[in-house]
Amino acid sequence: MKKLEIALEKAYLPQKTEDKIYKLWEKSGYFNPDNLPLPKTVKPHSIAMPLPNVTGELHLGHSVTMTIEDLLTRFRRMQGYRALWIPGTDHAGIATQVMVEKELAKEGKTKWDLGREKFLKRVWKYKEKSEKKIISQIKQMGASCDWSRYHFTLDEDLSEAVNQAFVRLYKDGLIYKGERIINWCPRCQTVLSDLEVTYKEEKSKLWYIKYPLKIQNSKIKTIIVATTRPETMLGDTAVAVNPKDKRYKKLLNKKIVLPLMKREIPIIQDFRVDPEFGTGAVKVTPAHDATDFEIGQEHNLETIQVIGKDGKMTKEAGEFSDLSISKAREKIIEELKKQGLLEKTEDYTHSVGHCYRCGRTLESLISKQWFVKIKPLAKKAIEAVKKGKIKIIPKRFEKVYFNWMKNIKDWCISRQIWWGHRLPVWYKNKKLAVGKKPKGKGWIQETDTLDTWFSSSLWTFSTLGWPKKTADLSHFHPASVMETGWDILFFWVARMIMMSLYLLDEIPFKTVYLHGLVLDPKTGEKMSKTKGTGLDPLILIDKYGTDALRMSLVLGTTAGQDFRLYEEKIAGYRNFGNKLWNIARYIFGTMETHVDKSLALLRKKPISLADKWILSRLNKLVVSVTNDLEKFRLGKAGEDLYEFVWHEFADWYLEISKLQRKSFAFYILSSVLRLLHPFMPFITEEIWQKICKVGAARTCPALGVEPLMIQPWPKPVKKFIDAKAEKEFKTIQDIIIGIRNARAKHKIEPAKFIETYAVTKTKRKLLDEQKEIIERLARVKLEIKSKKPRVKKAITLHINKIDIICLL
RNA sequence: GGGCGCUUAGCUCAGUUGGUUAGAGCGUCUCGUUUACACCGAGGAGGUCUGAGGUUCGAGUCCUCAAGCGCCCACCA
Repeated sequence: MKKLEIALEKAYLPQKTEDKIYKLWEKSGYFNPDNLPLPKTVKPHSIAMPLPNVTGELHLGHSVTMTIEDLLTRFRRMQGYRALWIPGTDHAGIATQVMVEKELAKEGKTKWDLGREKFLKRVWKYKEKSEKKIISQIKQMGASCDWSRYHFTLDEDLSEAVNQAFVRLYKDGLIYKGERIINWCPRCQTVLSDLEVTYKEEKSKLWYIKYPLKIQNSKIKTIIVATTRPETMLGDTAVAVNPKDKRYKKLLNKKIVLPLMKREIPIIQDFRVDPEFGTGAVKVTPAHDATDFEIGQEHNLETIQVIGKDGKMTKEAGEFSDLSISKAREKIIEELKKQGLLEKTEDYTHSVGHCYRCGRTLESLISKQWFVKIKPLAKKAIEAVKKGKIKIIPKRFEKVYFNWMKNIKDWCISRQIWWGHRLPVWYKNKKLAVGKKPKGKGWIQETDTLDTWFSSSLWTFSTLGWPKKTADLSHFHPASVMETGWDILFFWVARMIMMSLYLLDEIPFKTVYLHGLVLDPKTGEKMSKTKGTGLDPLILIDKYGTDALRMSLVLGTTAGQDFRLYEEKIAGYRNFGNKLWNIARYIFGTMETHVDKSLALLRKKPISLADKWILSRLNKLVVSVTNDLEKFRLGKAGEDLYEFVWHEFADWYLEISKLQRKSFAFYILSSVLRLLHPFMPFITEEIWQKICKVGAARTCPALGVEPLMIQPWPKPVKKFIDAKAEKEFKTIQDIIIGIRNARAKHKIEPAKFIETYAVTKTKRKLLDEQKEIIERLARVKLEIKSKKPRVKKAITLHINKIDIICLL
């Protein structure tokens, strides 16, 4: 018997393997579908990578994304599709700018010290460094994406796409500049869209303030309003009550003298006022509250801005100007108390908006900004999902999607930051031009940049060359799958759908797969760098290997469902990798050499029951894994593979194979390697490469010597699916376990157990079958006696587990 | 205020369209160093599937109600 001469380390060492393997893949060129050995007519399968921020370190959220998308890409590639996965990074406007500003702060500088141009140079430098890092980290995850198609959102071609999109929207009247109440971050010095506001519950107070009437009578001297923001009272221009509220009927059209400011303001009626809340009378501050702004518009109220963009009180605040908001609040309360105008104070919890990038409390103020009129875009986007052109997995998120789309409000797309796509808008005196810089002198470009998510929303087609009509665009658009965490369904997915439908009149992708978020194992909270929760994928990779991490992120999880990730789980899959490694090690060390011989055995008779069983199990597995992957039941597919490899292939079949002259172990292994490859690309490829090296694979023309990553996905052989053999084998497993227990616990000899086995079981259906097996077992006993001594030793030690089956 | 999710073994979680005796990993207990693997092998214990009602021949799965926990959305003065 010729043995395979492949020496493997006793344990699989991912640290020594992964980097080498990734380089091998890159060298092969197969990440680029154009290099795949496929006819041009083959169906494409494409997927767009959710853009990691160019500033970011790889975190577990990225790991999940990379794992799932790589899994899908590798699966489709092996199935013979032109699989394209486009990588990219996002300039992440505010986030990046914040990072660089922090760096500057350490040097005691601000961006204003540098000025726009120098600051941007500095950000680009920062970007280059971070970009390299994040790319290498993505590679560490094993991502088989096409780096030749890599894009950065500020690349020239993508910027061109952004401009084109802007111009089209503007010309169609869907982009406008308007004055609105917006969310302002005093730290980042920019406006934020509604989506970029994170609300947090905060304990605060509800202050009841007396507003004196101008003309007081003996009964009524004041009207009391309740507020959480007493400092905004300086900008009040009315007090409003609900029209149905009878309590205030008499006071209508009366004037109030606003305390501290001594300004006369009216009492008005508005349906937006909730008579149940507070006193039923509301102070109206059109400059600092969205509802108040609306009320102000309808009642032609004056708008007085008392809080500035710097987060301090403005000149309008009179004696309180230049104070910080909290200081002003303190002073105002004090003053009101002095004047006897503070009725009472109650504890109150309400949610306060914070900047999603820097965490600072936001201010509502009036500002002129650019908006996208979104309703018309949303209408089409709703239809696309409703008609099933786009499918969202899990389905329940479709409801969330519809709900958001129906209530969508205009999208504020301008930002007062420097890092980003500058709006293609030009000013000269009072003239305005949109698009390219007009000829002639004196045109100045808008200083605002676009919301980072504006460029992301074009991603699926801008990376394929749009607005040019490229081959890639016609080939790969729409993408097959969009995969991302559910947390950016609105930020990104919804907007891509709207933009693609509007600009291309085509859906951007057919399926949206939303994965759950990884939670901190201890607290069960969302991972947060600032809180120090969650695990660091880079450390985990170093410790357990990428394959183990990938498995832990897919197995035992479901679409859309958040999960805690424990280190022990990853260790478990590290062990599984090692198991697979040792399966290969064992096979290489003991089996007859060539795959083709193993395959040839399939035609020879007789093959043992164990052989029939494992072949049946394998072929069923091929069917179910393929089906599960196609239906996005990724966890299920992985779990079945794990179960098969460890508890059927290794625990039973390989044990049995030790006593069989011929075995299909090699054949099973080569199938398993391919099935597992999308889940554990590194270790499977490494084992495959070892096989190739000794030429074992070369002897099989069907397999060739190409890397495992483009080996054909296994196809089920229906004639090997053998329900009878499986049933029979299961019965024997059952008997063997019974024999063991009988010996260990009740000291019953195997022969005696076999005799009584059928009686102890109550299921009648199995009886005939069992009888037959038992008869055969009796014969087996004789054969065992005549075995070679070497085998006998094994038999004794394994308490008859193996031999019975292989001889049947 | 509207919506969603979760509750299954000690822990973390699977459980497609309702269908044999509800699964896995880790942990735990017993035994074991044998031609791969102690990152191992063999075996065991452990669940009235949150509660109550309903539909059904049959419910972890479908319906109604309730409880606890978590999340999302909203112009919560």
